[in-house]
Amino acid sequence: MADRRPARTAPDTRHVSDDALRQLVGFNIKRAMNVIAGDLRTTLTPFELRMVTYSALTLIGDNPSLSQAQLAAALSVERPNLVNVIEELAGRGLISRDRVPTDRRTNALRLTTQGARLLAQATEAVRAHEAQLLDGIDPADIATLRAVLGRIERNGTERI
Amino acid sequence: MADRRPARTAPDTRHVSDDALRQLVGFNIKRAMNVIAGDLRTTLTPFELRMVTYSALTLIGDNPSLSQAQLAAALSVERPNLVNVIEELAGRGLISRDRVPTDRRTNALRLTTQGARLLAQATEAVRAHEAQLLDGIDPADIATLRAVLGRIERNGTERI
DNA sequence: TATTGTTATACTCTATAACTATA
DNA sequence: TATAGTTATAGAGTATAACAATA
Repeated sequence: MADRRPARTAPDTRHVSDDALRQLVGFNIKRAMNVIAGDLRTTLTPFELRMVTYSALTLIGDNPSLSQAQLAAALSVERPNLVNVIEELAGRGLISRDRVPTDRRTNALRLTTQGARLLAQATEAVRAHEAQLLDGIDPADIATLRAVLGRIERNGTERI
Repeated sequence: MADRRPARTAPDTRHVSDDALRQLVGFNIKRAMNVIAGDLRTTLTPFELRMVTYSALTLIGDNPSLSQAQLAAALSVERPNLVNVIEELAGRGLISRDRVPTDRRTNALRLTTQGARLLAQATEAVRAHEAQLLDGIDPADIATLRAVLGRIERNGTERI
């Protein structure tokens, strides 16, 4: 009779319970966020944008002549972390960065025509990506999701 | 009449609109996650735990003799990133890490008595922290939140 | 030939201190 | 004295390649 040896070792597929972690709403939010961030990265790659550069473009588009300090506050990031982001977007010709005559410390950030066009294209892709993630979910439940997330944000004690 | 010069420059408090970003569910989830992560960090600091060490302890407690590879999969992190986490928890005497006789490649991870006690204390604090974040929210809406987050997670295409 | 745990490495994100120029 | 933008730096978190031991 022939040898019957396991030619290889199967990966350990025994079921692992994460029920205790799943009881925590924060854990479920983190897992959903991981999935969203991964998908969004893929969605933005063709535009050579990251989450932070896309968010910055959106805020600059909505608030022309925004300063970097204002943008940092709106994005909840520290000012130094924004310098390279701004440098990247300006270097690609997507935003202009003009010194303000009345306060020569500050930069007025604005979308260029090219930046506005790229933002419009990226936004269309992001909206489509969101629609896919939310596919099959009752719009009323999505409204509830928004309301609950907003309430959690306000209930938090950390300055973010 | 006295000089009236602005002694200092007030920070730029002009209102910045983030309405466009707020339309994206992903952005709202990210903001809520930032608040939760910040609060959770504060909650876990007295126990000298981080989110990943707390999650690891919880999973080990629920799945005694878990291997590092299984734990990494359950936490959605790569195996190399778990080595220092395990080293930290074992070094503090919170978990044991025993070679398995039937497969001497793998480690069987278990909570020590001390680890189980710390986990119980930390879990109590985390639950209280969650209750504060969810204060005033209709339990039915929280159930909807869980359901929608789970659906988003399953709708995602990225391997997480 | 494949898996476990590990080492080394690198890249991103984020936070703080301190500098300059401006106010 | 304080703010805007910047530089330098450090710490997390995360990802890949490759190794020795083991299956």
